[in-house]
Amino acid sequence: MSPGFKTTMHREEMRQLILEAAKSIFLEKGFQGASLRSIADRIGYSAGNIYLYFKDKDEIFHALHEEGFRRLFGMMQPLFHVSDPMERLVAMGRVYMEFALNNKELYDLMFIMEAPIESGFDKQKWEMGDRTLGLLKQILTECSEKGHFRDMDVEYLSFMIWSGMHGMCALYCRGRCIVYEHTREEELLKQGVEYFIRMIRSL
Amino acid sequence: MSPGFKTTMHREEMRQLILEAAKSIFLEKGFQGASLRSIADRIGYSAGNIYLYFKDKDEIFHALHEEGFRRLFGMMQPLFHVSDPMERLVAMGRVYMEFALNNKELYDLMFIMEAPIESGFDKQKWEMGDRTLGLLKQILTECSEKGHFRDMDVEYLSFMIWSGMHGMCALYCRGRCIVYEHTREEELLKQGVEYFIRMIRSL
DNA sequence: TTTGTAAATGAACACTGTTCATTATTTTTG
DNA sequence: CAAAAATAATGAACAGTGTTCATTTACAAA
Repeated sequence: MSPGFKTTMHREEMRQLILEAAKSIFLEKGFQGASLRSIADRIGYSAGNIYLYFKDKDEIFHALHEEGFRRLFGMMQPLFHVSDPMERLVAMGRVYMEFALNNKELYDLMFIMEAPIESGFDKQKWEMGDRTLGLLKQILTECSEKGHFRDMDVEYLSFMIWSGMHGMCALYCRGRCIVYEHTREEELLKQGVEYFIRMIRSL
Repeated sequence: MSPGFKTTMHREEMRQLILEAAKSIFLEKGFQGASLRSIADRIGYSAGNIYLYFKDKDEIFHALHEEGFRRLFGMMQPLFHVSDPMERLVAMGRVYMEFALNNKELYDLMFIMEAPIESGFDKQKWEMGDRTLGLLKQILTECSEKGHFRDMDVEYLSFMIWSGMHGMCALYCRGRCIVYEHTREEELLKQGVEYFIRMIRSL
């Protein structure tokens, strides 16, 4: 076993260790509130040491970003067993909402947080995100072929539908559902997505 | 003129001065990126001095938050001249989108940024926000009375519609429209809102 | 002009992300 | 096994942050 390989193994383990600690602290304090020193403390290392495994805090962000999209895409697998495209679309919406509810901070990180995404949109890091969006577009194309969404462009339609789902999740993640004082957040989202589905069906 | 009064006048002027500087720097660097020292520098004062006029950075945030909602509600005034409730709803959607496009960072601050909103939802500061949401609900109630949106609860319906608009604005503000590489952001939003309106009309 | 008060300052504190020379620990080699 | 080379980890340092506070400045009233 070459020394290089052994070293690589250790590097990968260490990266994973850091990533797990980082995620758990992001969950508690958010991205900005999670200091590198607190992450390092949790795994019993010094802050400086992290920089041997990640270029900077943003690279940790991106790694979790990727993991989130892998998870989301993974949750979409059961959709391939739904034959009717419209039902598949509806199922996709529910899965999306479920993901956001069960992975609040991860969802936030993927779709809301501003990090160095603007600077240098790295195509490779969005692979899973692209594939998920591609899945939506493909479903919509199939829906079109079955006579739904007449005279609508799949590009714009997919954006509108994604936005509809994202809007609810985003208001939830950033605590703006609070303006509906007398309704529980979960109830709001549950009913919201049902109404949205009903609206799409009527289109 | 009592000394107390003169002082009060000065306080208000100073607060406004700080607020304007803060807003212009928030526009440039975002809320987190805008340091109090840079705000103070711009108006030729020391950082510590700001604390004589605002409790902390969050209070500046909240003041701008309020201003945003005043502006948004102000832009909604022409709606009162639209008699048909469904057309008023459509017009409201367009105004909302226009506000987000023309006041990107302010929109971000109002609906996306996480600041001490969670801690102690101050009812008074949301007055204009509440009134705007109230306006939406009222329009939807009138729509209901005219036979639209049958069997739908105004509470959930308003949330779904707001979310639909917000989703597009939020993806825009946080640079996630970039995944649509071959479509200009403005075109995406413009068409997106048209599709959304069409969907609501079909409901 | 002196006094009292409000306004503004700048140094300090504890924190942040990040860098780097130094030290400790492994691993490879003679 | 011991010496040498390579890697891993550290902790101090830097420039930055929001915030506090004793001190100084400016100005109105007596």
